[in-house]
Amino acid sequence: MSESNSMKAQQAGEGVALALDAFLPYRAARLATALSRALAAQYEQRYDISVAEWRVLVHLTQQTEISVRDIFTRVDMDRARVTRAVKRLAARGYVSKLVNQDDRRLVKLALTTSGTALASELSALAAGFEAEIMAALPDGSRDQLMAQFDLIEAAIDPSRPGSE
Amino acid sequence: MSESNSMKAQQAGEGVALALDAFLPYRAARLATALSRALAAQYEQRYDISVAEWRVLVHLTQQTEISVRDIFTRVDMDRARVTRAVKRLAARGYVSKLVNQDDRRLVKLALTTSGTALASELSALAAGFEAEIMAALPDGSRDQLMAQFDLIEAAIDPSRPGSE
DNA sequence: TCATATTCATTTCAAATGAAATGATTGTCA
DNA sequence: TGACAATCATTTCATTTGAAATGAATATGA
Repeated sequence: MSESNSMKAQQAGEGVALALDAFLPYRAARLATALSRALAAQYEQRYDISVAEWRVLVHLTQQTEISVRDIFTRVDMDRARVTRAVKRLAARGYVSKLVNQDDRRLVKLALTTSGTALASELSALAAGFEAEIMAALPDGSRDQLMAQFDLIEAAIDPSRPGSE
Repeated sequence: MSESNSMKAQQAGEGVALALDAFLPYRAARLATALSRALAAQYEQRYDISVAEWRVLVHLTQQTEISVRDIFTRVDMDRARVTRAVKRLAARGYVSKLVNQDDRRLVKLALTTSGTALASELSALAAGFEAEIMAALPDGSRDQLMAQFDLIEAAIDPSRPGSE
């Protein structure tokens, strides 16, 4: 506001100065933290649930009788983080943890009754949050975004795609 | 692969089971970490530069004679993280750090000669990385994405927009 | 069958993170 | 002018993070 931005490209040897605001990895990171923070603000203190715990909970809504590995391979967290989230959820009675008798290295996770109730509340909250945001975008933006995200992820790691 | 996914929505009290793969905050987070990891893989070990340092470096390419505050308000990092990144960059001779004589609470940051050179290399690398990814998307996707990101960020925090 | 490799979940440990405290400087206003 | 509030960069401290180590169980193959 004070100084006019008269000087701009005084540096930058031979390379073009990269515009951070238009740089995809940076913008994606900024968007992700903004979304995560705003959403977490709606449940973190109210339910005392972390982002990692939230993900585990929601994932168990979709698939149950599942192992720690099943979760962290799909949900973009490392083993340790999932283990910790599950541990805390189990301690609070939201998740049950049994040994899989077919393969006793594996753990068999499932939502308890109260876990199911909590997951429902959180899902509704999350859906509402997302709907509110998407309302600010043109129709069809959501599918468009998802399609673009898919393409980008595929371009980054060609092995991953929808490979299951 | 083993079990057919016959059961699906056995849980989820009254709420609809939230599809994590189509949930914007989750997808944004996944996209961001994938991009960040892939890009960092190209420079982290080669130049021994962290993501935070990279951001500071690139930001100084655009604006110089700038304070720590100027950076962290624009670059989505907290004060401490910027301070640490700057400290390390200064120790390695990439950034100069002077006291602003007009207001001695402020610091005056600038790229050194070697910092400018490094920033140029990194910018070129980053631009190449991004170009490679965008090549997998339809023409115009980039602007479309940026526009959508802007709208989403504005919807989250109406105070922020391009307010400067 | 037995030895070795692999696959799990968990724990350990060092590094990164961020909220709050600190100390230094400047702004405000009585 | 002087007291108090506000702002800045840095540091402190408790927590979070993730890579690697660990221990337990299963798979492999000689």
